[in-house]
Amino acid sequence: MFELDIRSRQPIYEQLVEKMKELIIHEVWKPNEQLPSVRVLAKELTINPNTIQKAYRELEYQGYIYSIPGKGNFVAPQSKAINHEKVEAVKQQLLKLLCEAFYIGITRDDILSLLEEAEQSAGRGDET
Amino acid sequence: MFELDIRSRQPIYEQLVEKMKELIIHEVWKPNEQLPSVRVLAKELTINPNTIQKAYRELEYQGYIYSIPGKGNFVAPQSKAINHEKVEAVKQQLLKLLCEAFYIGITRDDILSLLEEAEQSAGRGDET
DNA sequence: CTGACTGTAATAATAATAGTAGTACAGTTA
DNA sequence: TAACTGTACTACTATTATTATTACAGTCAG
Repeated sequence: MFELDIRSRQPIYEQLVEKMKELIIHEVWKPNEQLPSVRVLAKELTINPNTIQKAYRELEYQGYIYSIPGKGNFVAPQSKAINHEKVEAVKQQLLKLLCEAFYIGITRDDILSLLEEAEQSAGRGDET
Repeated sequence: MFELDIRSRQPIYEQLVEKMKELIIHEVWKPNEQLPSVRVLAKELTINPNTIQKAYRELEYQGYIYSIPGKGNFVAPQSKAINHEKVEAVKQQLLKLLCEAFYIGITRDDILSLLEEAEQSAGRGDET
């Protein structure tokens, strides 16, 4: 399920956060679904449980999951991920990246295509 | 000119790369303009010349500047920054970010506004 | 040519961070 | 009770970022 690049200069826990975020955004992992336990996933990926936990804490901080001690970690309903600061941060990131895109010659039409693609693949269920 | 956050977990040289890239993209630094020398900038920012050099090497690798040993570092003409791999990489980043944007409730119209803003500010000397 | 710039390279030492290993404690559930 | 779950903490190692220092070579104005 996860292909981690140990040799990458990007820390393992950051790679985990990115890939899990994708699974959540694309609703491969549905709201309130239970995530693999830190110990099970650590064993499966042959990495340390602490590293998984670090990724889970980061995902919780960003509003993508919530945890119930003793029970497990669960995908947060989308509403939890929506917070004004985060929205502004993503907008700013987006603006930067769009400027860069124009600079290196990506056209407005290219971007509109990507927009279509994103709109179709992103979780579109507007449930709770 | 640069406000560096030493306390940030983001390495100084990465912060430099980001900020300089912005200056180049927004044509505050024009093509073929000479960048500050590694020693002068290091003294100005009270950091080590090696750290500046690392940032310059990264910018050169990404095609945003070129260097002439003995003379200095210079802003690359835009054509140098355009390389197929980079274009694809930025497109992929953009797609990911757009998906995330939709997920957290940013609307299509919001994004179209950002697109306008980017189109106007990229390469026209506007500030961020 | 000299002197004062420029970039580049390399080494060594330090500081900060990522990752592992192990242990312990508490809540949940069958 | 037993076997899960999350969380917290300490200690150790490996990696990386950053600094400090030195050295060498190209450029250019005097």
